[in-house]
Amino acid sequence: MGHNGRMEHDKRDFYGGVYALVKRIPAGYVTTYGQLALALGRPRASRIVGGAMSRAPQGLPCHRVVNRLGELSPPEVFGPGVQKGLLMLEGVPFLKDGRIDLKRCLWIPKKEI
DNA sequence: AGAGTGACTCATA
DNA sequence: CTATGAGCCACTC
Repeated sequence: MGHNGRMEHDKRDFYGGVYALVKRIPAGYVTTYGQLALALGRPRASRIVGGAMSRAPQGLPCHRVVNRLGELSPPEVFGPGVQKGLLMLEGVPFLKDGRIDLKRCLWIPKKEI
């Protein structure tokens, strides 16, 4: 198991923990960088979660991770309008100002250890 | 090995 | 309400 490359399921790897949680976010819900960090026992590592997202393997629902104000990622990340389009297709509620209505769709990951 | 990085968050103005 | 500054810390190279 021990190798020099990246491991998908190494619990000592914070990024790996982030990816495992992101996989569980249900369609129609979103979570925040801070909530993921908190669930992994690193309440001040929200910025690190952002780093994990920017290097995430394909196939993860990274568009369901937003900041604590319900604001989406910069347009260059998914392409202009792409993230919002995906979330709207999944039924995520938006406010008039374009932010996500987190009161109605925030998914809080179960705390890990 | 260690300085640099950043899809964040919080405090402050 | 918006804007800006500082702290944060796992990962990258």
